[in-house]
This record gives sequence, structure tokens and C-alpha cells, in this order.
Amino acid sequence: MKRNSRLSLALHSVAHMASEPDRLRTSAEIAEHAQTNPVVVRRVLGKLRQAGILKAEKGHAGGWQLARAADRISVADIYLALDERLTPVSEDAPPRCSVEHALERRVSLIMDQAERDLIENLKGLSIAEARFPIDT
Amino acid sequence: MKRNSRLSLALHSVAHMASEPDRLRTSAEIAEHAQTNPVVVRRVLGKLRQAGILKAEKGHAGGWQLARAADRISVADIYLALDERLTPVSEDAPPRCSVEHALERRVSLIMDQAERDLIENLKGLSIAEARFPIDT
DNA sequence: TTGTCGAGTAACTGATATAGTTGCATGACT
DNA sequence: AGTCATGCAACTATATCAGTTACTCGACAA
Ligand code: FES
Ligand code: FES
Repeated sequence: MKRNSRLSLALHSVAHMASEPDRLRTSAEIAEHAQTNPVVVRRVLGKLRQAGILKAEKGHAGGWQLARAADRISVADIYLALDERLTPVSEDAPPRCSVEHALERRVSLIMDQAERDLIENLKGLSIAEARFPIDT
Repeated sequence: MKRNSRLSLALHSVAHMASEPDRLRTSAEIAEHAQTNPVVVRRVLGKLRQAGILKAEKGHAGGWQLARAADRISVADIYLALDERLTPVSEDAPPRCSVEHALERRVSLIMDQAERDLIENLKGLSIAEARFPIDT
């Protein structure tokens, strides 16, 4: 895979689980569907569990399940649960001159606004509806 | 540095050059300002040269210079010149089921729209004005 | 015309991020 | 008690990127 396959994996897994919401699935099953590794699945879906999107049960009849109906899970929920922001402008290095500081601040403001708008738009797309093709 | 320091380097270098547009600067000078390496500077600024934002001259009195006035260079110009898109959803792997295909398509449409909006906003910010602090 | 200097570029190194893997502890059900 | 699945730590492999070295090409000067 490549960078940021985590979002793809999370979206596909949740969408797949939405087809049979009552069925418990093991990480091994989900990994097979996504053609990856059970531990990778548990790592990524673990974030969704912490965010309250999924439930996981240990033990003999354990597995993963949606925590609520698919039409109440938005793509924004999943995007935010993974906690991976865009923010291409680095804030870690202390700016070495006032010009750089002013410039990065202005660009960061625009970037942050863009991401907020993106999240707003992703909020309008639920997993339930995202599973079906677009008409146009 | 960290990921996407190229945009920071490009922005800072162009902003610095805007303070004395007529002066030619060598990659060694620019690298010293940005606390990095001359080859790295040439790699990044080379993209801006290809995009027509900067001019570079070889030889004894060679160096780098803005190709046009700073108020006619927008942050979007630089962002686009580097040709690094966001697009967190991978398109390289062929989708393995129709659900994944539909879902990634819908998410991609929203992501692409967000990036187009971002670029529109960056177009409104020129290097000339970005060099000064924000009032608010 | 020859030497110097700077851009341009290819090749390599080191650091970092991420997917994948192994192994084991914990907890739930049989 | 035994089985099975999650949770998690540690490790490996790979890709990306900044940094570095070492060259070629071209422009200008002596
Ligand atoms: S394999 Fe079930 S949604 Fe793709
Ligand atoms: S050092 Fe000149 S603009 Fe930052």
C-alpha cells in the first residue's frame, strides 16, 4: 500500500460491515476482505473504537461491529477518528525571521480553513449513502 | 526538517528575494538563509523556474531572481508549481468491489473540491502582501 | 582561450513514516 | 481448563524525503 491507506482501509471496512450490521466480524475476516493483515486492521479500527464508531468484543464469540446505524456514521467521523490532519505547513520549526513567521501564519490560516470546510462537507456524507454509486 | 518542508522553503525563499527583487542570489546564499543545502534549494526553486516564477542564470555572475513582481506572484502559483497534491485517498490500487469503488469516488470528489477551494483562496494571497503580519 | 563560478543533475546516505509480521498477555465464552 | 479473539509491544521491510557528494554544462572574466 501507500501513504494514507488507513483512511481507505477504515472506510472500506466500515462500509463492508454496514451491509450486515448485526454480524460480528473478526479482524482476520476483515483483513481478508481488505487484503491486509489482522493486526493492521485492529490498529486502524481501534481508532474507530476509541471514537465510539465501532464496538469490539474479546473472547470466543468476539469480533467487531458498528456501534450505531450506518446512516448515523459520516465519513467525517471516520476521518476525524484517525486523527491525521493535512496541515502541509510545518509548525514545529521556530520561524527564523518575521517575514517567514507572517507568511506561514497567513498560509496556515487558509489551510486550516480549507480543512474545516472539507470536514463540513464530509459530515454530509454518511456511510449508508456512500456505499451506492453516484447517479450522474 | 519534516514532511512538506518544500512549500515552506519555497515560500520563504521567494519572500526573501522579494525584499530586493533586482539582486541576484546564488543557491548558496539562499540555502544559508533557509538553513539548508544549496542542492536542495536548486531542486525546489527549479520547480518554480519551470513554472516561470523565478529566473536562474548560470555562470560567473549567475544566480536566482524573481521572474515578475512579487505582487503578481500568488501563494497558489508556488503551491501549484511544486505539484504536490493532497488527495489522501489512494487511486493507485484498483478497487476490489463496487462498494469500495463508489465510496472512494464520492470521497475523492469532495477532497478534490476542497483542494480546488484551497487553491482559489491561495490565489488571493500574493507574496508581496503575505510578507507582512496580519493586523487582527 | 583558459580559468572560475554557479546552475543543473545523478547517485548515494541517513532519517523518518508506515505497512506488515511475530509473539504474547488479557479477557470472554465453551 | 481450553479456545479464540482483541490489545499491544517489538521488530522488519519498504518508501519517501532531506541532505550530501561529485560531476557536467554554460556564462563571464582575465
Ligand atoms: S468487500 Fe465488502 S464492501 Fe468491499
Ligand atoms: S531571512 Fe529574509 S525573509 Fe526570512
